[in-house]
Amino acid sequence: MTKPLTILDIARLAGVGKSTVSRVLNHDARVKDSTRAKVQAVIDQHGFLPSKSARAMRAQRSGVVGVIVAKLSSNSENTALTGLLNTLYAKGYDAAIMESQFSQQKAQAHLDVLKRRNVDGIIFFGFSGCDLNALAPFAPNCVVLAVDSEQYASVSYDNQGAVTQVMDHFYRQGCRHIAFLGIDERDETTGLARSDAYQHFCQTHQLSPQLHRCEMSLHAAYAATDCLLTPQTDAIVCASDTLALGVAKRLQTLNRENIAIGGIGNHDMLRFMFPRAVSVELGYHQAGQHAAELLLKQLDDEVTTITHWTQPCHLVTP
Amino acid sequence: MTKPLTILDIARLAGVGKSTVSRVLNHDARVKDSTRAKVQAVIDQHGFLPSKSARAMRAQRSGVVGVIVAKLSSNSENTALTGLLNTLYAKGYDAAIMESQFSQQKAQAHLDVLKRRNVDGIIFFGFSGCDLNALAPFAPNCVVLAVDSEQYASVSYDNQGAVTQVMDHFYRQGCRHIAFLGIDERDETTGLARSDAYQHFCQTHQLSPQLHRCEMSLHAAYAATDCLLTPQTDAIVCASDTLALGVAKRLQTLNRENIAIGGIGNHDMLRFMFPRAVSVELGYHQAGQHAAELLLKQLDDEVTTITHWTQPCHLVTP
DNA sequence: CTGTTAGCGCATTCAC
DNA sequence: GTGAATGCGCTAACAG
Repeated sequence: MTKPLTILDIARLAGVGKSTVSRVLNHDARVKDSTRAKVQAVIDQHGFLPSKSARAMRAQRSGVVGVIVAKLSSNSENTALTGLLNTLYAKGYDAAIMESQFSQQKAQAHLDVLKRRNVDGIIFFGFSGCDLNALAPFAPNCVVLAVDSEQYASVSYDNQGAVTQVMDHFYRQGCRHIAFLGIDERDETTGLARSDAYQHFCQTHQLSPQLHRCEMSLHAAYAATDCLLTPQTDAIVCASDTLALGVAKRLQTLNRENIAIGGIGNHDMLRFMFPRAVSVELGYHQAGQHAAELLLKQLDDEVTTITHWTQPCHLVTP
Repeated sequence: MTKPLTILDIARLAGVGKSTVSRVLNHDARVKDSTRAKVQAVIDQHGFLPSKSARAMRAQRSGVVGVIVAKLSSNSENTALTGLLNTLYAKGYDAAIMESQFSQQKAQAHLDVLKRRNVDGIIFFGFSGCDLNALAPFAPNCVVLAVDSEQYASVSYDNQGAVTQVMDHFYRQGCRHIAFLGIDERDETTGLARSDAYQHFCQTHQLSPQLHRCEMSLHAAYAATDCLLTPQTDAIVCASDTLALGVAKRLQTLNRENIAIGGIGNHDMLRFMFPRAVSVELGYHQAGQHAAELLLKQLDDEVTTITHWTQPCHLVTP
């Protein structure tokens, strides 16, 4: 490990002053071309890299954005994260990723840490019952994902469109007894918004709703299936692919595989295990990218207008 | 955004010198208790947070470790990552996480970026055909995960033990026609090591091996199942749970659910979809933690001994 | 035990 | 156009 060169070393090597090197580094226009070339040559030759820490200290910015996801193991979240990271890194930012594990307390703890780290901004993946007010110290440099918010820029999924598309698909196929499995309505998006869309569809299409809620887990969905079934049931729409997997498994066990299944999230596993199931692609990857772009725009342009973006979705059929 | 306080502000507020505040911050023993209390009170009262950038600059360390995973969507990797991050953050380090997507080229590009970012160390998740020499510029501050290496500290999984445990389980249950589905043997761990263990078990137990290889995907495993089956087959062991899911699905379709299934990785989905399947818990989470601890130890103690750790595994039965 | 001093590497004045 | 000087917030060496 040879000691890294500093801007001063380069200056001496090039026979100029520190500030000239600094100007070259920062693409300052007022440097004579010949001087610039000379300095740049020395820089390239030694593979000199300006210290990020020193820059950060000088600029009072860390060049790091905090990202709080609920669970890395969640398909939706790690897909969005992938899109998000690419964008961030491309722009020279680092990301500090932490898991809230659906706990407001942990989220708060992480926000405290991130505050201490002096992150330049926050991208927060919302979850049931999260308190967005905790983001206040970072305002307006934060973007929330997967939930709506008036106070912060947000990127959300088209919950209503997703449910409507699946319902419409089944309806066109002739289903008239479409049940719905959702989650707790205190969850405003996956819970409330999606079940509302279901009920609204039923209302406008003269269907009698058959709705049940359970925990967001394979086993819960499996168990809940029985509460949903009637002899006439011809389709079941689920608020997520995880639920759909649980339900489909139960239907398989019950030998009621004639019942159509619809999910939301376009999870590989659902397609593979139950190829006849349909699902909605919510655009996780793009949503992640968009969230990052939004944040960076806020950081750079000092834009203070709060933007809200709803990611378009589309149905995926076998 | 009120301007953050500095150590000097605190010093003035507490009526002491800067260095005393610094000492309190760094838990330096030689500060009178009463003084410490006074300073601490001011710190707490104002919620003062020392600037990480300044510290990093002073210490000539960025406080960031680079983490290169293959795919965030991989269950094994994001589980290990969770363990890893907790450890890292607990010790005050940040992580810069990037995806190689199983491409040496992308990995190299990321390593270059990380080098430029002046990261203090690297944790690298190995994949088939990765070239660990690319890590040389970071030596000895790197740890590789999931692959063996002589040159770097490593944390690897007990590939042989995992296969042996599943084989042994089935053997004790009376199975004598145990087939194995693996992947390309150019993959030294999941591919070669696991199939070798299978063959070795067959040899020592007088079983005739029935081995096939395919891509690491649900569909490939599904299709490959037919190449594996004979009328006598009574169990199929797979090099991973993903493969096991594919195989189990195929067996279900073929109505040969009397054949036992064994996987490696202890994936939730396998347990749920095919409760009768057995799997081996490889200890992803702990391995991640361990890798982080190893790296931090190298960074702190300047230990130069190269450590190799094999994560213990255990069978999980219904 | 505690205050003073001197940089860490860089970007930004301000002179020339 | 360019160099010298200044200070970002913090820690370590040196005095008391």
